Amino acid sequence: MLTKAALFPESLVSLAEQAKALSHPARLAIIEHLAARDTCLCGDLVDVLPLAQATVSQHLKVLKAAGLVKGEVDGPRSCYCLDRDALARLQGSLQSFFHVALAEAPTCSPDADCC
Amino acid sequence: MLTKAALFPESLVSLAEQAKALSHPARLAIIEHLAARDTCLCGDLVDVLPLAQATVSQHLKVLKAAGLVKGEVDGPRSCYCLDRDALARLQGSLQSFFHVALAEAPTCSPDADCC
DNA sequence: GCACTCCATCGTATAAATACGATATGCGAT
DNA sequence: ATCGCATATCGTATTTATACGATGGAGTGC
Repeated sequence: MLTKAALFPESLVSLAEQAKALSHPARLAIIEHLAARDTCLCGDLVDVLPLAQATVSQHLKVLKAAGLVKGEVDGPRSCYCLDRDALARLQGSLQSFFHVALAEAPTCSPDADCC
Repeated sequence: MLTKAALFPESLVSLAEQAKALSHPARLAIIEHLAARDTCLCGDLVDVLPLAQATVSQHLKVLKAAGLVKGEVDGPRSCYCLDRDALARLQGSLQSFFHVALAEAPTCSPDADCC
């Protein structure tokens, strides 16, 4: 992009990045599936998801880059599991973002002169 | 896209869509700024953000499409304000998503055979 | 060794997101 | 009616995301 995007505060940039990791149903599904097995599941994700193996692998890469998922190369197969700590941190960041956003004024009072 | 994306559960698709609305620093900044004024602010967002007017307008459109922001066309200028109800709902959805994801197993036990 | 499985990566095609200038529109003021 | 301001939208360029087939490498089992 031709952007001056570097001009946003770091906190927002990084929150936006993590939100982006959550912005695809396949990735949400992956997180849910990984969460469902207490033992970390491998690439049978491919069986569960309506996507080609290469595509699933790519989504996993995104999640790994976002730090939400950890992957270990156990022998012939790869093993992924949630980084629950990271997930919890993200939850916290979102939480405080929402907290700020929802803090004040009760939904643009009806008697306001605009909304 | 060439996608079979319609095959994901509706809940995930819609959560992903809303997450996407949060996946850009400019949009997060807009939300924060709207939240800061108790009375709803207009397009001085353009002054605050490092972006052209057209771009800001486009981001506002995205937020409006996601239902997070309401806009009223008050006279010559437009007026935007947060839809705090919608924001709260999104917060709830994310919350329960995280709740599920973080529910079980304590971070891949170290003695597991993979992670 | 060879065949097989599992998976990551490459190459590539297509679509969506992002950004901006230019233009159009709506409204108040003159 | 005309001008000017605040915005939305159009057209367009560029970047990024998404997806898949094909290829390659790492391990296992024969």
